[in-house]
This record gives sequence, structure tokens and C-alpha cells, in this order.
Amino acid sequence: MQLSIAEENYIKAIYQLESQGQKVSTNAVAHLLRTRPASVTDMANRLQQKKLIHHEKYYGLQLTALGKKQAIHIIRRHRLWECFLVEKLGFRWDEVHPLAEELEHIRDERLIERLAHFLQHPEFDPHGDPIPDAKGSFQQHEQILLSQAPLNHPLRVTRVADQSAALLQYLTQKGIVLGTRLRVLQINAYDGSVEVKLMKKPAFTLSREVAQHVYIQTYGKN
Amino acid sequence: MQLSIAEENYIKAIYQLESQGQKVSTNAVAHLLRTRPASVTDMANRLQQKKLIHHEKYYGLQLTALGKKQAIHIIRRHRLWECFLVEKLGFRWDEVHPLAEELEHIRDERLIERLAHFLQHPEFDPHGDPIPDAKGSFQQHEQILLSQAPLNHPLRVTRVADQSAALLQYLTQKGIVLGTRLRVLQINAYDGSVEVKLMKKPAFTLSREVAQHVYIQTYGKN
DNA sequence: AAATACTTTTAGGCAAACTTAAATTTTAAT
DNA sequence: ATTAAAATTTAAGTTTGCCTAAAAGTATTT
Ligand SMILES: [Mn+2]
Ligand SMILES: [Mn+2]
Ligand SMILES: [Mn+2]
Ligand SMILES: [Mn+2]
Repeated sequence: MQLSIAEENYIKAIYQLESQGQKVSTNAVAHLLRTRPASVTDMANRLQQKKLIHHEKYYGLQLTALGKKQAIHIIRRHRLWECFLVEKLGFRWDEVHPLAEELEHIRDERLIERLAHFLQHPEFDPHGDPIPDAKGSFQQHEQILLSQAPLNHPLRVTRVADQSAALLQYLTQKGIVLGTRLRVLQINAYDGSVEVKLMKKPAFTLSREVAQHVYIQTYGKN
Repeated sequence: MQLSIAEENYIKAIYQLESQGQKVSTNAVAHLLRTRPASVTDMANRLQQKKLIHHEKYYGLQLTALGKKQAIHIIRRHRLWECFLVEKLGFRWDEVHPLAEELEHIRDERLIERLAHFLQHPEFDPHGDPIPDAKGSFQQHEQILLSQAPLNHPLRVTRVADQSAALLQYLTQKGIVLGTRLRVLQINAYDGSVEVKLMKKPAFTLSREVAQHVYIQTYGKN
């Protein structure tokens, strides 16, 4: 059963909200997809009809196992194309999301497997998000938010959990990209802002909003 | 003014019929796009409204300058993706057309220019069709049909003017791909069939239907 | 417990792109 | 020149995916 582009976008949006642990309200989906709550209710009926979601009126949407499987495949395609765009075509990490948003809807098993092979089966996309394999399994990096990082410990940036070009450009300009090494000097108890120090650069401060979207790993000092 | 996928497919179909010198009838377009004449009339109204075609009732469709420009851009995208699929992902020439039929609708100037650059600005696609440049200009190979080739002259295959997987597979199996060298031993006056000889292989015969879709170039004997 | 605010659904509508069936026009054949 | 055949358009209807406005349900405040 072949999904339409609109259906795929809804499925993916629902999946994303679910995996952030939020309850998937009509409003939330509408906001994410820049559409109206009434349109979401409308689509919800069709998706439930197709057994992709479960919809309890007034209480939110939930993907079925089938829906979740579909979502993961869409995400696989999205992230593989993002890798392609960055690694082969030379786009920056802040440019690729809207393009992948289109490319992800080309549903051809052989195409995507060959693309994966061409890219040497990358495990993470340009934002540090894991790429599900052909069977749909994947695992996250060890996840620590920069806003909760241990102080004065060597850290490495592993993921930025927001596709907005504004954030990605801002981080780039501050010298923060995937793999950047840094330390947290202090976390301001009042506003949650984080003072960070990159090698050979003066320390600077990131707001909590920013720090809450940046994930890091610790690594030994040796 | 952004075209829909359906509109792009119509524009391209009309362009293809026009460039084959055929009159672009409602029926012909419907047949090419596997839809109904009534749907073509319907779309024709919308396209005329948008100044992409001129439609004289009962007498066929004609692209405007604007429509032609659009068509050429779509074809550029189509053929570049075909190159990508063959050269980078390892697809065969008989597999790529349906995939490119989808990929061509991703309208992003930067994407397509970077793709062209990545592919080192190919001039011809995997079927020997010329790829328009970013400004829309291109030129055909010198065009001689195999069915009208000079006898006993060294020839090189330069283009196959039909995307059907069946034809392309048949030719491949006969040893005929782009660049294949061959001679025409004789052309049967009755049924137009063509006897061809490849190096180091026994001669064999191609039907007129097949020979009418294969283009060749002559080359000096030296 | 009522009143108010907020969220969600329903109702009614619209545009794109398709379909079939009927009417019309063009073309081909007697 | 009629007539028959073929092509084309018109008419009417469907599905998808969206919208606004109104109604209904849920949550929050007083
Ligand atoms: Mn998308
Ligand atoms: Mn990503
Ligand atoms: Mn297409
Ligand atoms: Mn081609």
C-alpha cells in the first residue's frame, strides 16, 4: 500500500512528536506541518482507516506498528539523502533539510539501498541523527544534553536536535559543528545558559534554548 | 510560478511530441501519460491559463516560449539524474528512466547545479540524449538512423531514442550499447530490417522497429 | 460548580487532477 | 454530399488535501 507525499509527511511528524515523548495532539501536528488542526483531524481519519495510526477523539494520535515502520523508512531515506547532499554535493549542514524533505518521498527500495551503499552505509546524518538500517533498526548515540553536561570535562559534540538553519548557522559561526571538542565552564543556575570553551578560543556563552538542542559525549582525558 | 508535478509531466510530454515533429493531439498526450483525453483537455485549460501552452480547440496543443523553457529545465533535471543513477549508483541504462521520472520534479536550482558539477557537467545522458545546460541550450549529435545507415561503413552507436526497458535490454543482450562499433551489411528493402555486424561476432538482423530507434555516427576508417 | 479559555471536531467549501458518459466537431469513406 | 468513424470537448462526479467558521468537548480558573 503506497502512501502519498502528504501521508508520509504526517506519519513522519507524528513519529517525531512521539519519539520526543510529547503527546501527539492535533494542534502539535498542525503546527509542525504548518497546516490547520482541522486538516489534521481530516488526515487522521484517513490514516486510521489505513491502519497507520490510532486516533482517540480529543485525546491524540498514536502510530500503529505499521505506521511506525513506515515512519522509520521515511526517516532512513531523509537522512541518507542528507548525507549525500553534504558529502557528495558539498552542501552545508544547515542547507540540506528542506531538500531532503522532498527527496525522502522517492520510494524505491533499490534506489535507497544503492544510495546507502554509495555512501558506505553511514550510521549518522549530518546533524548526528542515527540512520536506520534497511530493516529499520538503529540506535542513538549516548545522549547528554549540553545544558546538563558535566563541568570541566572534555566533551565532543555529537548531535544537534533541531534542523533550523538559523540554529545550525549560529552554531557554525560559534565554531560548533559535529565533532567539535569543548568544555563547559559553568552552567548558570538562573537562566540555564552555558559557558563553553573551545580549544584556542576565548570562552563564550550559549543560551539555554541553544544548549538544549546540542548533544555531547564525554571522552577520557588521556 | 511553481509548477505542480502533474503540470510538469504534461509540459514535458508536449515538448517531447513537438520535438518529434508530431502534432500534439489530445489523444497523443493522453496515450503518452497513460491518462484520458478528457483529462488532457482539462489540464490544457489550466496550462493555457498559465501561459505555458497555446490550445486551439480541436487542433492540438503548442508550447509557448515560456512552456518550452520550463520543459527544457525539466529535461535537464531528468537527464542529469539518469547520469547520476548510472554512473554513481551503478544502475543499468534500462532501469533509470522511471526513477528519473520522479527525481526530475525536485525543483531546486542549487541542487541541480551541484549535481551537474558533481557529474562533471555531462553532455549526454545514458541513452545518448543531450543534456541542456543551465541556460537551456544544447545540441544533438549528428543524427543518422540505423535504419538509414550507409552500408559497409564503420559506425558507432550514439543514441537510443526510446526509454522502454524492453528495447534497451534487447539491445544490450545483442551487444549494442552506447559506443558500440558496428557495420550495416544490408537493409532489407521489403521489411526494412537491418543486418548488422559487430566486431568478432556473427552478423544478425534487427527489425525495422528496433533500427528506427537506434542512432549512429559514421567515423573514418583510419 | 460555573464560567471561561482552549482544543478539537464537524460542517461546508474549494482547487487539482482524475474518471466515465454524452455531446460536439473534425476527418474519412462511401 | 451524406454518412460513418474517430477525435475532442463538455458535463457531471470522485478523491485528496487543504481551508474557514461554527459547534462541541476538555481543561482551567474563580
Ligand atoms: Mn517531506
Ligand atoms: Mn538530519
Ligand atoms: Mn515525471
Ligand atoms: Mn534518457
